[in-house]
Amino acid sequence: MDDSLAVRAFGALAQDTRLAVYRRLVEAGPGGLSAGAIAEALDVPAPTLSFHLAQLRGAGLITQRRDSRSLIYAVDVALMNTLIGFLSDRCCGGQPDLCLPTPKSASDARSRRKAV
Amino acid sequence: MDDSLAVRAFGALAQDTRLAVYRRLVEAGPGGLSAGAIAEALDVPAPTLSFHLAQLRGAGLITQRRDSRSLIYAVDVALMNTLIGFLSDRCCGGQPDLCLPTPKSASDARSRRKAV
DNA sequence: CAGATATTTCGATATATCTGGAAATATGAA
DNA sequence: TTCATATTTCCAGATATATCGAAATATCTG
Repeated sequence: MDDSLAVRAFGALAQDTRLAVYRRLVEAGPGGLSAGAIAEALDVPAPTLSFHLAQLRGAGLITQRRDSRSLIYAVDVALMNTLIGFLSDRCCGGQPDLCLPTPKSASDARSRRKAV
Repeated sequence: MDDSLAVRAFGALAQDTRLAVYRRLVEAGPGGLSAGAIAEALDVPAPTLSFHLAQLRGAGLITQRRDSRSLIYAVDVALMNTLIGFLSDRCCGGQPDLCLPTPKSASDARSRRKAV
């Protein structure tokens, strides 16, 4: 993953409304949600939401598809996982033990790093 | 993890220089690096770097300690892991299988989600 | 203390982002 | 077609962020 793509992705998540939208879409999964449904759920004016959806989409975090009059947005699971790997990439150089999420489970950090 | 803390953290990572600094510190691990060492490595003017280090610190992503005349910055591994968990929290609602990092390894996403 | 080193704070300018009303576009229904 | 629904694009003002020279602060050394 390119650094500038990561900067765009993190930038897209660095805003209250957008983070809330993204989290709803992560929870919704591949089925996604219509713009209207998101606007209603989060009580955001349509133009404002449209702007934020475009930002998330520009960063590659979500996809768009049309279903009749509605536009459905859905999380891009692959990029989500890439970003997760990017955050801890090469963590602690030669001593990966220092990067463990919790003292008890070592497999988390190890498998995550491999997946990048 | 509070949403606004996540917004601050992602915002801190949403800038080229800061992301580069953070990634150096992640690689350096708990030992950290001095401001001067980072400035030299990334070729950033001292005031500019100082501003960005303050942003990362304000977001809780890095810590600061003094060692003689130098200030040493180091990654906060706990917040790094919290952020990682936050990204995929509740992913795909009832069907976590849809969130797998890769088709072959199911344990990654599962253990990650538990750790949040 | 005086001088040298390491880093920050100040300040001014430049650039980017957020917001939402009004108008435009796309689709479906009568 | 004409009307209704769903969503976007346009726009302008308000707010926030990035940059870095100059000056200030902290710490070590002699």
